[in-house]
Amino acid sequence: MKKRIIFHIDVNSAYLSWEATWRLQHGSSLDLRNIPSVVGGDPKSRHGIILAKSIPAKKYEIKTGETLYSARQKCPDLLIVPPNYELYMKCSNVMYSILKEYSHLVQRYSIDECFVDYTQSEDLFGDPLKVAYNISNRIKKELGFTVNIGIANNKLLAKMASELEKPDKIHTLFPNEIEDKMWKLPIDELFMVGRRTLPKLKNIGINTIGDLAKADGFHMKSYLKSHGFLIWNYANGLDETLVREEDIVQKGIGNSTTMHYDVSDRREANLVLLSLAEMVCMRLRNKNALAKLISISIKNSDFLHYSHQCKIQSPTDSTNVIYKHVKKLFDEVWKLEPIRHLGVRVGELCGKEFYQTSFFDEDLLDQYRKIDKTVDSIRKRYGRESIIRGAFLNSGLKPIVGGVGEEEYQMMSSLL
DNA sequence: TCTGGGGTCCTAGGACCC
DNA sequence: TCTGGGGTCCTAGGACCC
Repeated sequence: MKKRIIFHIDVNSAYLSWEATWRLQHGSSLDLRNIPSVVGGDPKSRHGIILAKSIPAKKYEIKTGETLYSARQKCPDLLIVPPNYELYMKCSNVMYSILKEYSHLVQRYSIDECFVDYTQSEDLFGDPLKVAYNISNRIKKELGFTVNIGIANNKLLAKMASELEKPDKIHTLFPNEIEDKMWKLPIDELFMVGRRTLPKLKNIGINTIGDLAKADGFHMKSYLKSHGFLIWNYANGLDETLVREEDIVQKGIGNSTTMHYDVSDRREANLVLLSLAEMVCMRLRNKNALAKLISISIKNSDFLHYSHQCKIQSPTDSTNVIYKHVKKLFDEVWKLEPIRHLGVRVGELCGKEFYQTSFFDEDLLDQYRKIDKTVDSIRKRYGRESIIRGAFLNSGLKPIVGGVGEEEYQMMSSLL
């Protein structure tokens, strides 16, 4: 069988590069990429973390996910710009459309990462390395930002290759290069080795990817269960997963929010849950799907996190029905403490062909369906907040919270 | 005025059934 | 008076990714 050729394309400091590019194209003379700068949220509304950093900012040991407060301690002159997700979605889309010219098999792994299966395209476009340079140059010239491209025989190695040296680089990671290029890397640079697994591996003397590769696979499996076996395979460059196109079924839809202040009042918490449920249900209906599982999550002011879920008899997409369950779930677990963060999620999605009537209240459900449909179409035409629930008037709360932009494409559909 | 949001997958323990 | 074990479903929580 023919060896597969897989590309992994990764935008360098994505949010920051896109922000920099946009600003340059709109008359700014300052390139954010050349100074210590970050894209970050607003601490006033308690969203103050780093979402992306420039390479000069990285030199101050500023890390993605850390607080702006701590970043400013490290670098007082740090330039902070707010995120603009709509712009990022657009940038992601144009890059995707360029990649689609080179293969029909392109998988969007996240907003700034794609896998391309180049195997069938080789006869048409030729040498993978040359084509990768061609893609990289086109993105730079036509779109204004740089990418890293990894080339290998499977997705895992392509992804590892694209992480090797940044920015604006192309690397291969073929089987004969694994030892040289990958095994000497520290173990936490391996995909799927995170902060909890790192100490467990260090405990048994595994410090590099090579150490793990040479360890015993069965031992790893008994030590860390299926995850141990997975990362042992990864360390050895083994991965058979396929580059998948867009039609992957999504498993769940959720939205959550950190409130500007801690909420201790049940009525207020209910309103926030309603605004989240509104968004989740709109997305659900937009997908033409029904949900069987409903869950809520709470993070209190001590950052303690807990959740509660229930399964319902007949799958639904009704905002009213889902919100009723959400309220009940909340009352069942809330410990009357101040709440920092609330989330609503639905899962066990199915298509409408599986819809079963529930005997009770069929008339009421039908009414709900008509209302949802009308509200959705008004919002689609006149904007999200053109029609809102009366309860939000003068509440000081946003009537709809969350969302993932216009196009809902699948991301992170599985491990790889 | 320090700590986001959106996902997927796995596991442990309890309930329940035969 | 002894106290099985396999299977499935459900739930909560945790690990990982970007």
